[in-house]
Order: sequence, then structure tokens, then C-alpha cells
Amino acid sequence: MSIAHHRRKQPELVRQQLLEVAARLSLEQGAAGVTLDAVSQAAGVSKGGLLHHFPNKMALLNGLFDDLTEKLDRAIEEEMRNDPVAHGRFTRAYLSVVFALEEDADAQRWQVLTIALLSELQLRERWRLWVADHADEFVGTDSSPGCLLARFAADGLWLADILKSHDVDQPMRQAMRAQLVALSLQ
Amino acid sequence: MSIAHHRRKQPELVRQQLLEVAARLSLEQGAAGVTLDAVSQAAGVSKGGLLHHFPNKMALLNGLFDDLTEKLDRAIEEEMRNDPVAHGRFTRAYLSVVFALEEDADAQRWQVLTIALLSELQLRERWRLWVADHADEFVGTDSSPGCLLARFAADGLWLADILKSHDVDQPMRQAMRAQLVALSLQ
DNA sequence: ATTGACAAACCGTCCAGACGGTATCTTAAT
DNA sequence: ATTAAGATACCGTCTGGACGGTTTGTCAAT
Repeated sequence: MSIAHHRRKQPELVRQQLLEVAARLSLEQGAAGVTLDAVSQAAGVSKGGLLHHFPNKMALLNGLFDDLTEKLDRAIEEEMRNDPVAHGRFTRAYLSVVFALEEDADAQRWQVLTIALLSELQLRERWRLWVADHADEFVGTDSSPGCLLARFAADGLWLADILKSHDVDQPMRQAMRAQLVALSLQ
Repeated sequence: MSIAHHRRKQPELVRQQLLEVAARLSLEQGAAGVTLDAVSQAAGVSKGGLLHHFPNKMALLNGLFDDLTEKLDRAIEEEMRNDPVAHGRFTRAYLSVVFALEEDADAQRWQVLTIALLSELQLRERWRLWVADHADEFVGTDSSPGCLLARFAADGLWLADILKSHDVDQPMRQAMRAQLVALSLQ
């Protein structure tokens, strides 16, 4: 911050703002709403300015993806640090994060974005890699059928939250979570 | 067929062909690949011809959605007819259909389409309605936490199949299915 | 003769990206 | 401490193409 004080241009803030706005637009207007014009204008930057930070649209989308997975990874690591049991540790952390998503208002913005990102071929592949890498990293502790099933169920719940298709009340949610945690231990 | 025989133009076939091609394009090129130009050209029809069958693009997407849910409903009904146990009957039928998806080569084409459809705001709402309607219809038999959980897990597996993120081998798949069926009964 | 099923040309809009330019910041030599 | 030199962070405009949709034309079947 000491630097920021005598620094009038703060490119990192602009970059963050652009990502923020892009995520918000995808939430409010769907994937089609994320155009260079719309993003730059809503972020109070010219299109040239946007393209300075992200040389093309794909770079912007990749930036969103990076931001998303980074946050996800941090949240998961945080949860894993507080779990003494090795077996299914990653799965339980994953469960925690997914179950927390609905309550975190900030996180909601990212949920719909995920769907939008998944509809892009290249980003779908990146997502695949993310999953594969994590499955690989925790193959020793989290590859039992129970763990896999628990994570699948979490994904299903996450999808339902996005679509608001079911509304699961809080007691039911907690009951489900308990059952999935039990699965992760078996 | 008797009509088609002495009829050179077969509008119903063209319509089917258009939907087929649109689904294929979304699989091969992502949602962005489904343009009126691309669909009509790949279907061997002029753009005017396409717009004769579907007055605008949304109508085409709605047509895809209708086709998809129709097939889904038929498959589910078929499965439900062969299940003597009332409790969780819908959930088990849902499981059967989802687990069968990966084997059915024809069905694969529709999987990615689903994601593409979900990225469209209006179609997401239609999907929400479909889910809500079915949850409502079978509220007496399929609203237990076990059933809900089983369906969530099926959705997660379906997502994993689409992304090819995990490759679950056949024995594991069957074990998971058995476990989910058990959940649907509890 | 009318109509349904297309084809072909065309229109207006939107959008990704290029480009030329300007303001601001950093570095380092003086 | 000043300042020249270059890098970085933007801005505003333009363009070529894509895309959704319209209009008009054609032709076979009824």
C-alpha cells in the first residue's frame, strides 16, 4: 500500500476490476453478455485498455478461470489443514467448499460463470485437467468409491444450487453433508 | 412413409436433420459453433430454409431442448414401468438413464449440448421447471434425502462423463450404481 | 390458383481485434 | 536532484467479418 500511495495508476486494481466485472456480467446476462465492449465499459476502461491487460478475449476467459481455480485451491487447502484424518481428506475439503458456496454471496457470482466457462471447449479441457490433477495428487487417500461418490454428489448439489432447481432446506442440507462425510470415510 | 414416397420434399426429415446437426455442432465446436449459418449449411439447407422451420434462433434452441427432454421422459417412463417398488422408483429410473448415457453413442451427442443449453438464461429456466415438475410429480415416492442424494450423485457422474474428467472403470461404475440404488430405497 | 417448402440475396447490428496516439511511471546516468 | 530515455498503462477510432433476421423469388404439389 505504501507504493500505491504515490502511484496514480494501479494496473493490478484495473485487472481485478475487469475480471470482477466480467464475472458479474456473465451472471446477470449469461455468457453472451461477456463482450469486450460490455466488460470494458462496465469496468470504466476503454476497450484498448482491456486489451492491454488481456491481449484477446480468450486470455480474459482464461484469467477468469485462473482466478476461480486459485480461490478454489486456497479454500480447499485451508480446509485440508484442519482435518486430522488422512483418508478422504481432500474429499471432505471439497465437500466443505461446495456446501459453503450457497451461503457465500461473493461466491455466487462465480457459480454461473462456471457453467459459462464450461461451454467453451478450451476451458472445458482446462477444467478436466484441474480435476485430473487433483484426483492424481490425492490418489492415495481419496480414490475409494465412497470418496468418488461423495464428490459426485457434491457436484450434483452444486449444479442444483446454480439452477436453483431444488431448494433443499438447511436441515436436509446438513443431513446430506453428514452422509457424504460418512461416505468419504468408508 | 406412404406419403413420403410420392412426396419429394420431406419437411419433417429436414427438421430432424437440422436438430441433429445443431446438436452435433455444439458437441464439436461448443455453444458458439451453433450459428444459423453453420447449422443450415451443415444440414444442406439454406438459411432461409432453416428459418422456415424455426422462425428464429431461440426457436431452434427450444426445439433442441424439447427433443432432449422428450427422449429423457420416454426413457424414464420406460424404466419406471419395469420397477415394481414404488418408493424411489423415479430416482432409480433416473439413475438407469444417466448410467446408460455413456454407453449410448447416440446419446453422447446430447450430453455436451446440455451444458451449452444451460449457459442460455432462458433455457436454464426451462430446465429448472423440468426438474421442479418431476420433483413435484413424484414427491410422494422420491423426496427422501436418500433419493435426492442419489439423484445429485447421478448428476455429478453425468457431469464427469461430459467433461471426461474422471474415467471410472466399469466395475467401479456398477458398484457406485448399486450403492445409489440402495440409497434410493432407504 | 394457391400454398408449403425451400433458395438466394441482402440488411443492420454487433463484435473482436488492430492501430496510432497520449499520459504516466521507472530507471539510471549525470 | 534533474533529466533523458524507455517502458508501461492506457484512450479513441476504425475495420472486416460474422451473425440474426428479412425479403423476394422459385418450384413442385394440391
